[in-house]
Amino acid sequence: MRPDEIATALRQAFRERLIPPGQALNQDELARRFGVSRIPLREALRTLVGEGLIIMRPGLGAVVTELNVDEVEELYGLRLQLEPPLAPGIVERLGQRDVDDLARLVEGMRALTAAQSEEWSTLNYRFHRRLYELSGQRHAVRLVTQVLNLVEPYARVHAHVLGSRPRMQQERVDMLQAVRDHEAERVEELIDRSIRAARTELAQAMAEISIN
Amino acid sequence: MRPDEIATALRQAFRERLIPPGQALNQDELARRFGVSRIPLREALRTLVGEGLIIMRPGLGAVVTELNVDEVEELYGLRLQLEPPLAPGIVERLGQRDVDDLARLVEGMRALTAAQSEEWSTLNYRFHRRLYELSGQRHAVRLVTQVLNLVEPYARVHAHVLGSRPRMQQERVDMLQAVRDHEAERVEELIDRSIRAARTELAQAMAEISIN
DNA sequence: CTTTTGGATATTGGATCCGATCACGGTTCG
DNA sequence: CGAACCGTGATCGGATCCAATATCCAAAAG
Repeated sequence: MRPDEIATALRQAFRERLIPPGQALNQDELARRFGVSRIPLREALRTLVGEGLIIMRPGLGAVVTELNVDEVEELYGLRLQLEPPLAPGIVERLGQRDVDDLARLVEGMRALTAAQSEEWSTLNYRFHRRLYELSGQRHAVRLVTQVLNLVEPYARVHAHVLGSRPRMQQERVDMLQAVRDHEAERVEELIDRSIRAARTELAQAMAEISIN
Repeated sequence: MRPDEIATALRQAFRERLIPPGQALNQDELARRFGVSRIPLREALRTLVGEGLIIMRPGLGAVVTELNVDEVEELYGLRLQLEPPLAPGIVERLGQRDVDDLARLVEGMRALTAAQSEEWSTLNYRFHRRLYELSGQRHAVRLVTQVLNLVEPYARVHAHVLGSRPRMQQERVDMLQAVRDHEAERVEELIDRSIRAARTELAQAMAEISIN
């Protein structure tokens, strides 16, 4: 496995909370798990440092970035600034193939049972990534992806514990329809509303947890 | 030198065009220059990959990220989305010490001769960094810094060849005054205007060059 | 009983070495 | 004459080895 692939695998593990925020990363253990020496592993870790997903303190090793309520709110603020403006580019450069891919993802999400929360979140993440990449705005997508990767472990518990999945599912259906109709304004509006809803719910949930 | 320090030095070299966009990076040469082996150097490079400053193609080594006109415009669009909203946080958390630091930077810029274009750009960059860090929004600042580092080599030639330095200098003076007065709205407006002005000038300059 | 100090162990960071791959140049064949 | 084909050097990627440092536990001092 090459450093890029290792970084990809680690990003996924972080998003899925298989390696939760705050977790210290043992280089030997991870290297063994990926079947490589520590050199390519450390290079992968350095990439994740650049993306803000972990912090490495000299001599102390790496720790998965932990977020408090304020930081999650900050990141959702960034999502609000970055994601809605992608809408025009998306509907402009859209092809039938792309619509089909997105439709497949939404259908896959709909078909899942209530218990399959993790799978739903994974598809939901991929839906966003796929959608935004259609905008053709490399750098914006890079930044958005960094933000999404950072908040995903927290958004997951949100989608899991709270009963907000039906609403989010409906949001995705509506987004898909608006994209299909090339209605940029509406897509922009739906993305904005979706982020706002998630932000307030997640902030409330985190505040309640920190009280307990 | 540790990987973080090497990455810092390389970022600076990229910004100052000492290592220009498109330049291929020889690991042996750079490792020698920093007085280390290739291991910590490669880790530094991987961090820069995470920040989008270089791209590494397997077996082919690293190349400093090159931008075309569209990408520069995209990045200035991101600046417009990310930087003005930092204003409220800045004026809110501002201390006298911070105002003094910023004032020193602006004064240092004013005192430079017309020929000292590189020095002016360096101070201008540090002014922005310092200003934005006052906002206390870690993640927003991280993203903004990534964008600033990417466009800086292009913004430099812009500030150098075009006669826009007097206007930019005045913009910094005005910003400083607005910050001193804790006028968040005005700071936001000034940041926005400054970015817009730079964007149009730079886009024009790049378009003309590509014609020739 | 708490705190501190010493040492054993685990873990990180870096240098050297080796294999693999790519670029380049000369040669040969169609 | 041009194009494809090797061979050689340069460069990258990774594994192993070694030094430095942090962590943890036990023992001793207050």
